[in-house]
Amino acid sequence: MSKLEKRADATRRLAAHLLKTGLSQTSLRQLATAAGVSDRMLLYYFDSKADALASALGAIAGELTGTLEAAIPEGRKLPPAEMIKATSGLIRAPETKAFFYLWTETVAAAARGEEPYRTIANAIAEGFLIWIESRLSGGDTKARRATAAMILAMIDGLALLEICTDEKRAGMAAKQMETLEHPGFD
Amino acid sequence: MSKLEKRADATRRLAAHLLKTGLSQTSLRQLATAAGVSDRMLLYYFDSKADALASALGAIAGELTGTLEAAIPEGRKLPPAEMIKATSGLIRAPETKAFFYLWTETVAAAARGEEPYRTIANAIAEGFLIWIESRLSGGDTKARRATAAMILAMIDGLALLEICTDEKRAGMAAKQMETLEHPGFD
DNA sequence: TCCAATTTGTAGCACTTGCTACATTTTCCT
DNA sequence: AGGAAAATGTAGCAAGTGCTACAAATTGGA
Repeated sequence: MSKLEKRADATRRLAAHLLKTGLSQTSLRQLATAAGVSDRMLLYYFDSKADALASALGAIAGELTGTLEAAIPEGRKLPPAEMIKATSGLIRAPETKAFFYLWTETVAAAARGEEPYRTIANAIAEGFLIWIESRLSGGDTKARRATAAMILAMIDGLALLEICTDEKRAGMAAKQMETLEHPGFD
Repeated sequence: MSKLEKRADATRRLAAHLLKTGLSQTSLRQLATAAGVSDRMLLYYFDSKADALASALGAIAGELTGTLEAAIPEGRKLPPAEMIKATSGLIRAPETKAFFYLWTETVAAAARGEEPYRTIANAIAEGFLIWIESRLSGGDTKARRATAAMILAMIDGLALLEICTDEKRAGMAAKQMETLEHPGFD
């Protein structure tokens, strides 16, 4: 295996580690153990700890993009209410729940100004917004853009609510969101 | 000054420090400097670093409660749309913006499972939910409860969106939220 | 005034952090 | 086979972490 292949391999293992444990165990030595190499070698494959984390989070973001694409293909357009239902459902789906939990932690870390989280969070958010906006039906361009931002905020908010209260309360909030009506989107 | 008074004084200084710098500079020595005492004395006034942080965050939460009470007194009832407008406005108001930013960081830290943030975040969220619910007009008890959870999620989501994109985008989302219609709340 | 309790400073411990210097082994090309 | 380059292990550094042992100073009550 070349250095690049080992880097890719380590990235995959790190991604799995992050999805399983979140961002609470991300010291260099912990990451190295998760990747199955020595800390010395981890810094041989990656420029720094931040580089390793960015690589792993990037890989996860890429995989998520694929999952989202499969869930709602580009061609399919949904009105806002259904989009809220679909996306808030993703938070609770077993196969994507870990993604969203990690995503929330990443934004959380970004809130504290830590790199590389800030950069990564920004990139993923932009990707999300484009994904939502391109699948919204009805309304004009401006309304879709604003609605996409609104829906992303709702999703993130649901994840946060689940963290600081409980799953049931977040479920109530999600259900209530589905009852909302969106004037301007016939 | 007695030990208790000094503890109270340190709490006030710590609260100011947290509001100004967020949660990124919370090592024992940094907190001690902010409180104007030695780290040795900080641990004399408080049982531990976590105790000091909990005390400061608690004080801030208490102050926020007062501010919210002043903004919308208990007697005044608002329909959901206006409540969303009022609360999302609080995020952008200069005198409460720092509160909400710190609040988001606290939930963020709670997301990583760190104490005392988890406990504090839960307490503040419950307080928030009660505050919103008790000021909602229309609908039945169950709908108000669900709507309060929804609105808290929206507010948190807006704060996160502002962190990982920009202020303008969050503003768009907030404005869009105000256009929503809430069936069941005549 | 004297003694005990409270308060405070000095110094440091044991540990974790990200990262690196250095030496050695392995690989690969000619 | 030989030599350069790549790969890897060993060991450790300097800084920072929360916290504490110990002794000195200060205070307040009798």
